[in-house]
Amino acid sequence: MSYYVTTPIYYVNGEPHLGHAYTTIAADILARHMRQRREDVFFLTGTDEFGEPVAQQAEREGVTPRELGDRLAPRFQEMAARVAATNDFFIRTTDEGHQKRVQEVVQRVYDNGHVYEGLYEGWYCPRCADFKTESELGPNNTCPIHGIELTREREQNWFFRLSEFQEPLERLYAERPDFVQPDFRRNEALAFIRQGLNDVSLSRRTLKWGVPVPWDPEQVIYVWFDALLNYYTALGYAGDGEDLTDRYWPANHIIGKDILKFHTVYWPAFLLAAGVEVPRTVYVHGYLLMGEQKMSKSLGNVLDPIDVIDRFGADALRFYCFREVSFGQDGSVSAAGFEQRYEAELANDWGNLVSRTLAMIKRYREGAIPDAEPDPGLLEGDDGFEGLDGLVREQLDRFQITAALEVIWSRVRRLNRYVEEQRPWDLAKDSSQAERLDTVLYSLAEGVRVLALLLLAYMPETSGRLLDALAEGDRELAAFGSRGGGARIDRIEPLFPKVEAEPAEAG
RNA sequence: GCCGGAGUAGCUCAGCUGGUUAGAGCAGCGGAAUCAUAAUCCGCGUGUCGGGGGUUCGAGUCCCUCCUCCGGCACCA
Repeated sequence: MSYYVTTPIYYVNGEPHLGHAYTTIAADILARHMRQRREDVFFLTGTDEFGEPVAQQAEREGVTPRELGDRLAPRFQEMAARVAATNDFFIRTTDEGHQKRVQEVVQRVYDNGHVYEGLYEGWYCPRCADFKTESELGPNNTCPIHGIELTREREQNWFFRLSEFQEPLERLYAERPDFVQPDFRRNEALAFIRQGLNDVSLSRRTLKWGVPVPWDPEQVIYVWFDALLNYYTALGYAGDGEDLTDRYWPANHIIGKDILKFHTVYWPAFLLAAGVEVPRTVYVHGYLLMGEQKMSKSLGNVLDPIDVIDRFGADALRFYCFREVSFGQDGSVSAAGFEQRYEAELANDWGNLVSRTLAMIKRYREGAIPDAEPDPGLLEGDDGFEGLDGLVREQLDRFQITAALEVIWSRVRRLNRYVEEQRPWDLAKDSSQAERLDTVLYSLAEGVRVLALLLLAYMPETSGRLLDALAEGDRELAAFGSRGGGARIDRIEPLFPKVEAEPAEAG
């Protein structure tokens, strides 16, 4: 099976921030997990570089739009690398290959009869050289940026017959209940479709910064249509000469709620018009909020991803984002919340469980995992290890990144409880209990191994280091008890060392 | 206004198609233990499950109504 996962492409009118990192990490967790399941994975991210806002931002900075993109696209690539994302390709919509294929697809939509020439009428600002939407208008139809009075203008544009797709889209949603997830987002999309769809303009005449309309090079394709197509175009040229489309299409799109309409209405309609298979799933996530209060260092509610990574590592950030906020919902994050979870869960629950497990194996068994049977007691109960990897798979099949992590974490707690219940230090004092101690130590090592494999998608660096220390060369998900004893344990530095609080800012 | 969602312990939230004394994590209080990054484990909650009404042998769980909050409602990347 192939598994194609995408992030939205990020718009290059500003620097990358936590929101971008969040979506990228989500997609990366899914990609890494599916690779562990031996799926044929392709993970795409990139930048969206055309359109009015980029042109405007470039003008403000006195550079060309191309130069702006050339400066910011690498910033997004760096960010992906910093959060340990394993994207297989990074698309820029200014890529030749992208533009060429966009034109091909748009031409096909045109040839299929879904495009016509029409009048776009709206409020136009001559300074912006752009139309303003009703919601953007200032008082008395003024430009929100320049404050000057707008004029009613008409522009001859190419239109996409979105209205023709209301019924096909409703059918799509009926036949594929999981096309858009979570459910409440699906309902929103469906409600939007049911209230009736108007045609949308497909091109812009006043703007030069875009992909030329193939049959009318005086106009450029409206940025949303070129941007959405990235998911499809990338497969055409990302593969070193090999066209990957048949291998990976259709995709699983991870998006933020702000771009729901484009991905759940325009995008599938446009693909239907082009005769291309629609996506497998569009998963809509929520926002990470920084609290109501104004961001302030002294309030401790700022969460700068780069700062967090510098101090605690990418793994900790990846963990925190999906532990603190249920993926799909909005939720608050903060530096204080981060530090609390880092210490309580990463350092104490998990890091220390690893420490105590390895230390006891070293102390009581000279660093060799005993060859023993897995303790059946650990299989039982709501937080038992029976069928654990299956539970995690099920959750991640449904994009439930937070729920899957909770499933894993309950087993981390379970192992800590197991240590207290079994009291290996007492068993070690009684030579008649040697066999029992073997069982306990083996079961602990095995539990830790299985958890590390499940956590590898979330926290690749520390989990990989731990698996190395356990002499586990395989990276596939494994069932509890599937590996025998005998392996020699390596020394390992604490996975999540305590980090002293950042010194208070002077003043 | 219309549509959708939410309102459960101090905080963040689980509670699927109605059924034993409503749960978890965190915070708080008390205790145990010492393998471990002084890390862990155990015990402790009289919660009007937003208000009111209804259906039912029985309702956070279904219906009605009211209140509060949030989201969506067309071309904003």
